Amino acid sequence: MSKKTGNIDLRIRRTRKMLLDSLISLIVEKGFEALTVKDIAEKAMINRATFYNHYEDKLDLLERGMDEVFDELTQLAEKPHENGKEVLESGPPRAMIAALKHMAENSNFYKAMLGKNGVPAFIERIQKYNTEIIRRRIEYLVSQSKQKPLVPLEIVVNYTASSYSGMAVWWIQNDMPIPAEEMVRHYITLNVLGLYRCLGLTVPD
Amino acid sequence: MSKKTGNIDLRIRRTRKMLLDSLISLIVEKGFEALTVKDIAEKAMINRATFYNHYEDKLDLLERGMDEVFDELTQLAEKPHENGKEVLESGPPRAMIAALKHMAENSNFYKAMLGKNGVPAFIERIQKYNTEIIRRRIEYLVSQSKQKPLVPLEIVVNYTASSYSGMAVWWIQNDMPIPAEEMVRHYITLNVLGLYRCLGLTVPD
Amino acid sequence: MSKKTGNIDLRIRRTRKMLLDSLISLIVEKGFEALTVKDIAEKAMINRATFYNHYEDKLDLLERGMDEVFDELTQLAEKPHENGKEVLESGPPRAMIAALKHMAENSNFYKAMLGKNGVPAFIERIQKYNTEIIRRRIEYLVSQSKQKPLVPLEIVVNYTASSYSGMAVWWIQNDMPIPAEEMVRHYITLNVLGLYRCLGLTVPD
Amino acid sequence: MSKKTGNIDLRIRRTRKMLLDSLISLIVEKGFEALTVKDIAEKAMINRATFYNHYEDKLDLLERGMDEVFDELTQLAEKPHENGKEVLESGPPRAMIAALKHMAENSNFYKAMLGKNGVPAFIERIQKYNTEIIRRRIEYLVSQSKQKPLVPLEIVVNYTASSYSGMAVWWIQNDMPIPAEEMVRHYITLNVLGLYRCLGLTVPD
DNA sequence: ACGTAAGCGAGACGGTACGTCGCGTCTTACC
DNA sequence: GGTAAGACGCGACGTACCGTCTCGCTTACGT
Repeated sequence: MSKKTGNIDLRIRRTRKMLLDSLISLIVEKGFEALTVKDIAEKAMINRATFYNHYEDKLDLLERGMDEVFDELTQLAEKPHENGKEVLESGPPRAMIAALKHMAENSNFYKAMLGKNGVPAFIERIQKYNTEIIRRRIEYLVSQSKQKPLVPLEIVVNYTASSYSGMAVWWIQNDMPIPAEEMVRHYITLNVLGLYRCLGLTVPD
Repeated sequence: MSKKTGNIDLRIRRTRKMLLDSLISLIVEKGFEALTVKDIAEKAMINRATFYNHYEDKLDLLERGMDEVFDELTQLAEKPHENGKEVLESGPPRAMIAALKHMAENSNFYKAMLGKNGVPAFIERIQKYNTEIIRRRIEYLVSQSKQKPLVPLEIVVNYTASSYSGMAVWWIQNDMPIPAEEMVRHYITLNVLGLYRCLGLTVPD
Repeated sequence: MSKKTGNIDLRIRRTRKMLLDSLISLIVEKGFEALTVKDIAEKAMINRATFYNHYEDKLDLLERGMDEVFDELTQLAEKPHENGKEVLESGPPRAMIAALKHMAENSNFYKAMLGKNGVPAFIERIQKYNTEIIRRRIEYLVSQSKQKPLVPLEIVVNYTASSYSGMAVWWIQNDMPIPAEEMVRHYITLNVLGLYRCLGLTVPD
Repeated sequence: MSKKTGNIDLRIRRTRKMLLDSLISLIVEKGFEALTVKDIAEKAMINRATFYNHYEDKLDLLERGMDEVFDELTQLAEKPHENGKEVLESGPPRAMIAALKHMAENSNFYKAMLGKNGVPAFIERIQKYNTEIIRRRIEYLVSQSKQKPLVPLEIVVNYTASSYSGMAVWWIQNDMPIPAEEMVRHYITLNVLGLYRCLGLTVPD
């Protein structure tokens, strides 16, 4: 059952955990690029050579750490899977809130990864992930519509995904000034109504 | 007036130009982080020590190069500044198209800077720039409205800016599959009408 | 009597034998200094940790192996010990021949140990051994003489011993180009007659 | 004229000298094999990376140092080259004495290089050098003789060379207990008269 | 013969040195 | 004064061996 981690040597699990913790706290401290393997190993109180027994380099460690984060995220998003339709209709807001709360809990990490000293590979990955979620949502909405979309779907998807992740990034980097639920409500309002109506302007034809 | 470049030693100008050209073509080749000062100097056929006479490190060179790019961008955006009102009303589409075309002309460079091996500092900078343009536009729109916005302005600005830059990035990274003018039109459509109406759905209250 | 090996665990004896065989064949292959414990253990198909159950390091293994070789040599030299006088008079040639033949049988090993990639400790040890044999012989000869030696005994011993071992080394490293008996005869001729008479020159006073 | 060293960068010459001095004193302290490049560099107060700008590894440094020593030795041996015949007749004793004195002056170095922790490559090299000197001497002597040698020349050469170097090693390792001149006299006595006559024994036919 | 203490394989780990690479500084010589 | 050439100190890299240490498995020995 717990095949993944259960039968792995205790020492190995301990070593890897310490290295990952060390990496994250160092990313928060001074950014990923400025780090050295030596820093990570020292902070984790692990011999540098041992680091190389487990990971190729600091990027490898990061990616495996990211895998875990994404597994967590995915589980959050896919939890209420009992009823497909229900999920697609009311799911997104719930999944969005869950995702934002997950980010808030690890805000130091995300802040470090997404900012000026961040890791583009992580950014790209999270955007790709986000885009896929959104794409499925959009496709569902299209299937509900009788009209042909006014804008190519790919562009719609990209527009929606990037505005969402942009807002999430802003939210994290400004230390989550408003509750996650409110953020999502604002987002949906903007998304659904469009800019003009949100600003109280009449929409030109 | 000619203070900037006119009276600078010809050799210096030549050296700097060769270094910058070399940097850009190397970014395109293999990404900024993977570069070394040695690479840049060699490709520019400049002695490595001479590099350090002009720049602190490769990031310094990059930033000064970016300054030039942004100067160019700013000039594009601000060119038709004779008439403030006119600019704010019809300007954005024009400025957007100009900006996209500028990116298309340097698409290799932007592709390299924005992608998975890109430079977060550059991304942040371009987003900040973009956000400021958008902010001014939004503020103008708000001033035209009689109603209070339904969503905090800061969030509106961020939403609009990130969706725009997200689309621009997508456009560049997919090798500009449609004309710049069309891109901007799609963007405006989405922005003004909102997602639901673009998809042909009725907007829930 | 059977204390040495009889009551030692079979697995231990097997392990040690395989390690020693492995060491010797690797010395022949690439010289002692270039070896690693890992090499030895792998070739012996013994776990590296097990190596350390038996020996401190590769030098320790070597020395214990050398002990065996020297035991063998000593037995050869001391075999005809029934009659002291006879041994001292005619023994050396016989012992020398036996020693050379022993070296010839293990010529790969000796070649490796004595050459440019050899082990100085082994060289020193074999010379010390050799010197002792020669010393006893010289002392016997002196006791037979009525005159005082023209040269300090220590120097005579050293001269004789090093010329002997030098010739043995030469013989081994040139792949034993002539029979052992002939080698010894030449040696004795040179030793007894001196250089000049061997070359057919008159000896100056 | 002084092309070899004159026009080499002063810093380079200084660096190399310090490394070599450091190597020699460390060999004396703890033997060549036990040394590390780090040790050498630290003692020489040279950065380890700079070591690798000049030498491949510690063996490379040693060999280049040896080259210098051998150049010195060769100059000593070949100094009185005005008169060929005179050199060959009376030269050897003089050259031998010079060589021994040279060794005595660097006795720490030689002691370290020749002993139990010594460097076989150095030993072999010095023996090869020595053998060549002796070979020339023997060939000269043979040319003076009317008889055919009783022993193959190669063996004579080897016998003579190894007895000489053996004595030199003994002399150094016992801290030069007698003057160099006396050493050489004893050597020649043994060599010319042969063992038996030196011991006052009658020579069997 | 069989239970048990041992020897053993597997491999994680802390260390230390390796040889390499890139950095930023410096000096010297040239133009 | 700008540049080329390149030595140098510094520090991180990724690799290789070392010697130590658990942890189970298996196997030879002693009762």
